[in-house]
Amino acid sequence: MASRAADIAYAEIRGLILSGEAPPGTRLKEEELASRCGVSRTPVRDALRRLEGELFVVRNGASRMFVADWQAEDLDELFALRGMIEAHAAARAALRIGPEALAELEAVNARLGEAVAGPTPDIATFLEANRRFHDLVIAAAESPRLPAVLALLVEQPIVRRTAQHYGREALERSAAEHAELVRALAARDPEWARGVMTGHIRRAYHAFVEASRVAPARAR
Amino acid sequence: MASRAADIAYAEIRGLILSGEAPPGTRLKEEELASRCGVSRTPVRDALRRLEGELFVVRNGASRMFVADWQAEDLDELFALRGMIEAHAAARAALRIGPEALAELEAVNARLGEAVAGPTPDIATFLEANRRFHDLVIAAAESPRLPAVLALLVEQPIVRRTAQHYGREALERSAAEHAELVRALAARDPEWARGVMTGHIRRAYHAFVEASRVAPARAR
DNA sequence: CGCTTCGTTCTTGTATACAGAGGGCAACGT
DNA sequence: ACGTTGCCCTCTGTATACAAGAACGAAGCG
Repeated sequence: MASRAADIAYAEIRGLILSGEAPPGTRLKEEELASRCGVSRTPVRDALRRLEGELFVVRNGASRMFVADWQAEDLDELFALRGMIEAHAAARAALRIGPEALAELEAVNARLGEAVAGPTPDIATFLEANRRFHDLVIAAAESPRLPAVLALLVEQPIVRRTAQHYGREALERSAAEHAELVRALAARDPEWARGVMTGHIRRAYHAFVEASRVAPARAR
Repeated sequence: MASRAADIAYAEIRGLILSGEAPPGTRLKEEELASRCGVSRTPVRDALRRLEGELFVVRNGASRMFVADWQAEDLDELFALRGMIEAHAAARAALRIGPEALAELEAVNARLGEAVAGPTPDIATFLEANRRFHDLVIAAAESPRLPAVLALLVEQPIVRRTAQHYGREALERSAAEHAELVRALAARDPEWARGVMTGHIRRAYHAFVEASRVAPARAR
């Protein structure tokens, strides 16, 4: 752990943004956040710098901080970049992954499969297992830049909204795609892995577009 | 300008790293840097957070900061990622660039061409114009994530070492490739632009490998 | 002679105090 | 009535003081 108070502040502010409690455009005042987290302004500033680097917050010319408006962004572009990078990671992982990592991937995906198997899918468990699965693939790619790059590209609110609009068959298909990716990795076939991941992200994109169409983003 | 002292510290420390004065693995002590920059520890900490986000510095488990060792990284991977993203940016720019941006690209590349035309190429001007050229392409792509993503991927020391090992014909070829990219953008042909940029980065990769072979990285 | 353990010291994390800059509001002039 | 200008106030940037944690060294024990 890097520190104590700074991490508390980071987690707290990040939570505020991801939970939607601080919607895009919200003004973030250091003192306010400091008192909310029960720490001083110094660790809050630290946290804001990190969040700024991750594009969770943006600063007005006069260095005033606001919650970034990711909804205004070009989602097609965001998914295209993410698909490209994650597909690359999958291809790279196919050439480097070891048996223990493969076993963990299978275990995580089994958990994911159980979460979506019942009559009422457990979305929270799905999201957690999904995140873990993708993180494991990234780790297996063994490229120190990849985690940092993807951190800029994967917006958890988008993943969440996408998953919440998945029907059970879509959730199961997601699990099946993960399973196929595991097979591709086990076969050490980079192009197979790349193809599966590309389709996986692309499907998520269309699911998100569908979700946005049904429930327009923050209708005004 | 975001601030005064924090930017001074950021530029100073970044300069230390990029100039090679602080080689990879160098321990970075806050107080030391503070006195060196003539500022307090607070803006130095700010600068270090930013540099950490950009992977210029890494922290030991106990949060001690060191200059990141980019030489130890998989350069093939670094160039592959950069090529993929910049090619994507070029393709996207082809669909969005306006006449004034095109004109500026031509002007910058003309400056670059002049810098490498003489009997003794002006590497400094080449590097500056090259950087500006690529930045303009990124800006023309109009994707808010791209600059941040590429900041993680483009290591100036690598660009510098690559350019310094370019012969004059290679420098001129670089200018020619830029010119072809401008043509592709003017034609609004994304795949042409993508192809040119892919080859451009790929050639830079091989030039860097060649440079590393001739002058092994910091021979011990 | 080597390993472990304790203490000192150096460095970073945190809090607070102060100053400067920018924005908002009001009042005045046109 | 609207624009402009000036003042005030809030917020951020910076500096400094203090505390806590970790690494290094020394000394004692096996």
